[in-house]
Order: sequence, then structure tokens, then C-alpha cells
Amino acid sequence: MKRTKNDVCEVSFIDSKKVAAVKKKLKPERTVQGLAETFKVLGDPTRVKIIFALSQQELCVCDLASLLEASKSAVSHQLRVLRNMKLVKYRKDGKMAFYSLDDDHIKNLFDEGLRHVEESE
Amino acid sequence: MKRTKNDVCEVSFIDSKKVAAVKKKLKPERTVQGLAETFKVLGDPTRVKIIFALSQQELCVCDLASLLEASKSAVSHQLRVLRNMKLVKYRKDGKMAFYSLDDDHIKNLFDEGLRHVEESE
DNA sequence: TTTATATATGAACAACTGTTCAACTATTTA
DNA sequence: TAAATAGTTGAACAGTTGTTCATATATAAA
Repeated sequence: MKRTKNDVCEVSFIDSKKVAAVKKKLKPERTVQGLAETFKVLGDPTRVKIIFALSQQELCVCDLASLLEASKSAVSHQLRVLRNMKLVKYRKDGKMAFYSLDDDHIKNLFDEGLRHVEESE
Repeated sequence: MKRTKNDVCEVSFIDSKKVAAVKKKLKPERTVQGLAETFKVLGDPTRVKIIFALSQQELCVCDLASLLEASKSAVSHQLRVLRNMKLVKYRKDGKMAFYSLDDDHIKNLFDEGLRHVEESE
């Protein structure tokens, strides 16, 4: 079995009481993954802009692309990500697709983040 | 000049009034980048676990590694990311480094996210 | 029906991310 | 002093991400 000097702690710990106490409170893996995924979706400048824009106004893909100075394709790809995460919804009107935020569910989180960033500037 | 059928909208828009109205409200690039970066840091399961653990208790690298069942190296790398973003701080005691959350600044944001995820389960 | 337009999408690609591994520093203990 | 331990770090690697490009679909207009 290969052992480096570095792996001592991988199977041990310093303070078993502390570790056990925190371990008991740890959220289930599913919750951790969900939380990370939620934050990750918000962790891209293009998506941040899209969400902010849609929090102001319902907009079509073309207007979003113009607004963000991005290609329609790039915007469309990102809208799909946001759609999959149920953060935005859309209505079709003729050949246009008007996107809006799916609900206020994420708006609070987004605003909380915005407050933090604007505070620390 | 190369033009595809697809690039019409890249320099145009559908509803100039809407676009202009939203454009006026758009946050400055710096804010958008900061917001995205903040969310991105929270958008990783390992870092989510670290932040949650440290919100319960001050912990050393070794205990964190044991708790998360990750290598010390992996934890240390992530702690550096969190340190750079000023999300965690540490005190040295002998050869140990005890980490804790830098302030409650991010705690609210984290809890807001947690509430969302736990609500939708 | 033909043409133009709004959007969606798969493939390809470069850039980025998180982990591991090995090596290093600093501190403690024998 | 030498050995062990806690932590840090750079390089390498695989996996992921976001964009572009080309193409496809659907609707509207000519």
C-alpha cells in the first residue's frame, strides 16, 4: 500500500468531539448539491445580467442579446440553463419568445447577493 | 465581410424602448462581475460544506478534511479560495490553523440559499 | 410558395475548475 | 538533532463550462 507522509490526517482527525458535533448538523448530500447548483447557476456574468434584466421587464431573446451585447445563440443557450433550473419561463407569441422570471423564489436570493456586493464597494 | 443569416439581431433589437429602459437600470460591469464571482465561490459542494461547517464551529484543516472526507490538500486549496474572497479567516496556533468565517456578511446569503433549497425539496 | 426572421440546438473548441500528487515550510516531539 | 505532523503550494490531469459556428425549426411576410 502506498503511503505518503501527507496522508496521516486523511483517516484521522484532531478533535473527534468537534468533528462529531458538526457532523451531526451537516446537511444531507442532496441539500448540499442543490445549494451548490443553485449558487453555481447564478455564478456567471451573462446569467446574472439576464436575471437582472428579466427582473425589470419581460424580454425576447433578441432584445436580451442586444441589451447584453451577446450573440442570440449564447443568450439562448444560457436561457435553456435557466429554464432547466426553473428560474425563467417563457411565452411564445408568433415567432418570438418572451422570457420572464419563473417566480420570485430566486429574486430574494439575487437581491441579497446584490446587496452584499454593493455594500462592499 | 462574413455574414450568416443568424447575425441580424446581433446589431439590432426588437423593441428599442424596452431595451433602452432596461439598459438604463443595468448594474455597472464591476457590480455584475462581483456578484457573479460571489455566487460562483458558493457554487461548489466542497466549499458549501466548508462554509456550513465553519458556521457551526471554528475548525482546523485536518478536522475539516476528516469531516468532509476530503484530502487535506483539497481542503487547503479551497480554503485559499475562500480566504482570497475574504469569506474565511484563520488563526495560527502552533502548527495548526484554525479557520472560521470572516464575518456574517456571507452567512445571510448562504442561509437565504439554504432556505430556498430546503423549501423546494 | 418562397424568403426572411426569431429562436433553438448539437458539435467543437478554448478556457477554467477542482482534485491529486509530490514536494516544501514550519512547528513540535522524541 | 532527527523524525513526525499540520498545513501550503505548484504542476498536471480530467472534467466542466461558455462561446461560436453551422444548421434546423417554426412562424410571418411577400
